[in-house]
This record gives sequence, structure tokens and C-alpha cells, in this order.
Amino acid sequence: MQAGYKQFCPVAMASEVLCTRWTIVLLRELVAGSNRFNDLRRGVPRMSPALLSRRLKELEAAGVLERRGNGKAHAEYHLTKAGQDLRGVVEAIGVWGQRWVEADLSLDNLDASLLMWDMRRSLNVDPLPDRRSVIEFHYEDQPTSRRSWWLIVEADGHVDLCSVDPGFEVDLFATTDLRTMTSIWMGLSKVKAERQSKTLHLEGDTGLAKHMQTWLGLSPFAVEKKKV
Amino acid sequence: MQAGYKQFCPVAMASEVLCTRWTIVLLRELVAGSNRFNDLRRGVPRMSPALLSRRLKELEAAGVLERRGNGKAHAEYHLTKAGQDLRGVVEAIGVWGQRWVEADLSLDNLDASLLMWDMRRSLNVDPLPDRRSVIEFHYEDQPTSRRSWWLIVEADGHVDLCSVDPGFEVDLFATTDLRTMTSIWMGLSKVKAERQSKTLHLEGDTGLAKHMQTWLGLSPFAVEKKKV
DNA sequence: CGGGATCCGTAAAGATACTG
DNA sequence: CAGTATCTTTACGGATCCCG
Repeated sequence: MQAGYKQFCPVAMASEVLCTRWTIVLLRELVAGSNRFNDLRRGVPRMSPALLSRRLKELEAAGVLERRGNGKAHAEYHLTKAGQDLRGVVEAIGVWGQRWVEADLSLDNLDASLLMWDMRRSLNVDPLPDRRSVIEFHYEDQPTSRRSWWLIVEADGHVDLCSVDPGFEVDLFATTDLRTMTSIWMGLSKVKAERQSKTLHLEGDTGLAKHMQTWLGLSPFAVEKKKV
Repeated sequence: MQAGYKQFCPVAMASEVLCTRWTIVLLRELVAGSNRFNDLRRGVPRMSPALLSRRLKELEAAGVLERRGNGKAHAEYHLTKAGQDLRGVVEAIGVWGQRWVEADLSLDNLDASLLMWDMRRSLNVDPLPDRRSVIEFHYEDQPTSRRSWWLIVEADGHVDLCSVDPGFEVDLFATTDLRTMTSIWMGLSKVKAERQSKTLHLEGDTGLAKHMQTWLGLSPFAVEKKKV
């Protein structure tokens, strides 16, 4: 780790721990509930595994998280109390970003895999029927390998994400482009408006289609309004 | 700046702006009210002027601050609305630091110049008499050049800081070591206790001495309790 | 397959000196 | 006062490889 700021101020001391590259984004994943190395990687796909490994060690040394499991196998990373208390910091940064970062700048960084991984996490399963529901997303602007995605909501509320056809009967097809879906998920536009402007097309179960804005949980920051 | 995180998430977008080295500490200075290049330098003395200059340009490009003054001379940096809204982020980080960073770790980073500069800023002038008050601090453990400091509170409430004897009559002498004074200012110990344990010695105006804990404004984070 | 470590090229930051 | 210029050191990115 670099030499530090040499300031007794708590802002500086905390920044030594928090304000290194990737650290806050990684903490967002931990706060959101990911615990395994490869789950964390899915949330920070552009971070090298070497740096991820190093950051995890640094955060453990700083008392932010705890590594469970003695061997290499099945290690889990869990936030300590100090780590859980970082939720406020991550939220403050996210709220500021949602308020002040130009939407167009955010929407220049589209990533289907990341969007689906996030959507899986915050799906609101309550309004869904008491049986398995399968929703297929089709992003027509994406290369083949990232074009089709399946969200599978089991009867017990567990949500799975697939990028290869799981073979189940699909209850709802959503055909759109990645920018539109990301925009909806970030709270920048609405399902209804995108359907009307034909940028989002839904086919299948009409009940599921009608309540998409409800069961599709949005980004935790979607409620925050843009400022100028 | 390097390529960025390539994530649409507002936490990641904001982190690209905020979580680079020195940036949060610099923003603390701006939020605290410094506007001039060399005033900012006093708050971040270990940051090279080259990096300070670069960060100021980056923050201007990000819409966080605005540079006023067309030529080089007398330039001022002022937070925009987006920048002022970062106060919440800086506070969240500082509160976390005060709660969770070991006090001993903070107190390994003593800096007399920085402490006095901060104390000058948050002095509570209301309980002071309606004439000029001069308080001399003497840190016996410091090298000669950083040993003696004068805080001069003018009748109108304006506070000046000197590291060379300004020649005024001194109303109160405080003799202590830097760690003790820093600890008091961070809210980790009290004037009364340090006087009783003889680590802080006050001489001069007894009224001024008696109310030191009151007129000595503490760090903005001093009210936050340490956690375990 | 999960959980890393290693190596090397590039990019950022530190130190110090200097200038319009 | 408000910055540049230059050189060295450190951190990061990306690919590859390893091991239980």
C-alpha cells in the first residue's frame, strides 16, 4: 500500500483505506451481499483477479471484512461491523453520482452481463405468481454471446440468471436494446414510456407484462432525482 | 486519468471522479472553505503542487468546482452546487474514520502546522472577550521551527495564525506536546483531564484558561464516538 | 472449477527544482 | 502567488499460469 497521507484527520485516515482504485466499487458489491471471490468478480468484471485479491487482503487488514474458511476452497468474505457501517459511505457516493453525473456519461458504459447481474439481485418477487416464472431478455444490439438472458424466479422466490437457454418454458419475452433497459433500471425512464415509443417490446403473459415496472426492482439509486 | 471502471452504476461513475489519490482530502479543504491555491496547499502539505494543479483541473472538468480569475494571479477555486453537495460524502467518510480508525493510528500522523491551521478554522470566538486575544501554543516535543504558534483573535472575531512571534502581548500560554493537543482537538481527550495529568499546562488569563474547552472549537468529527 | 499467484509493460504519483 | 518541469518510484492492467 502506498505511504498514506500523513494526516491525523479522520477523512484522510479513512481515505487511505477507501479511496484506492476499485475499492469503493468492490465495497458496493460486498454491501449488496456478495461473499464469494467469483461472485465479487461478476460485479467488478474489469478488475483483475490479482488486484481483487490484494484489495480483499487490505480490507481484511483494515478490519473492514473478515475472510472465512481456512483453506483456499470455498472462502467467503464477510463485512465486519466496521464494514457494514460503510454502507452509508457507499450510498452517499452513489446518491451523488445519480444526482450529478450526466446520464449520457453513465449510459456510455453499458454492460449486459453487469446489468442482468444487478437486476437479478433486486428483483421484487412479491407480485409474481406462486409458481416458477421465466423471463427472457433479448438485446438486439448486442453480440450473440451477450444477446439473450434468462431470469428464472423459482416458486420460493429464489432468482437465477442464465446466459444460455435453460430450457424452461418462457413466460415473458422482453425485446429491447441494452441502453433502454439500463435506462429503465437506473430510473431514468419508465417501462410504459419505452413500450409506447416501441423501444421495449413485451410478449407473453399479459399480467407479467402489465406489472413489469413493479416486479422489476430498480437500482438502489433510481429514486434519486437528477440535478442540474 | 486511467480508463475508468466502465460501469453505468452511479457508485462507479462517482468513484471515477472522487476516489483518486488526494481527491477526497482536497475536497475536505474546499468544503471547509479554502479557495486559494496556497491555502489549499496548507491543508494538503504533502500533496505535490503538480498533482494539486492536476486535481483542480479534473474537478473543474467534472463540474465540481469553478476556477475564478482569468490570469494566473489571484485565482480562486469555488465549489459549484454539485461540489457543495459533496459535503455529505466527505462527512460520511470522516464520520466512518472517526468511528472505526484506531486512535493510535491517527495519532501516529501528527503535524503541528496542520493542527494549528485546522484549529484556526474552527475556533469558537463567541465566548472570547471583545478585545484582541492572543494565545501562544508551545509544543515542547517539536523542533524549533514548529514549536511555537500564536493564534490571534481580533476584536471583530477574525483569527490569524503565526509561527513567528507577532509581538503582541500574550493572554494565555499553552504548553503541551503535539500528541496531547491533537488528541484534545479530535475529541479523544478533554482539556480538564490533560491539565490534571500535567500533560497540558496553561498560564495567563485564568478566565481564558478556564473556558478553553469552550472557545477551542474541535474537529468537525469530534462529536462522533469511537466504536469497537 | 474456484481462488488465487506471477510477470511485465504502462500509467500515476512523489520529490525536488524551477519559473512567469 | 500560482503554478511547470523533470526524474524516480510505485501502482495498476492484462495475460498467463498454478494448485487443490
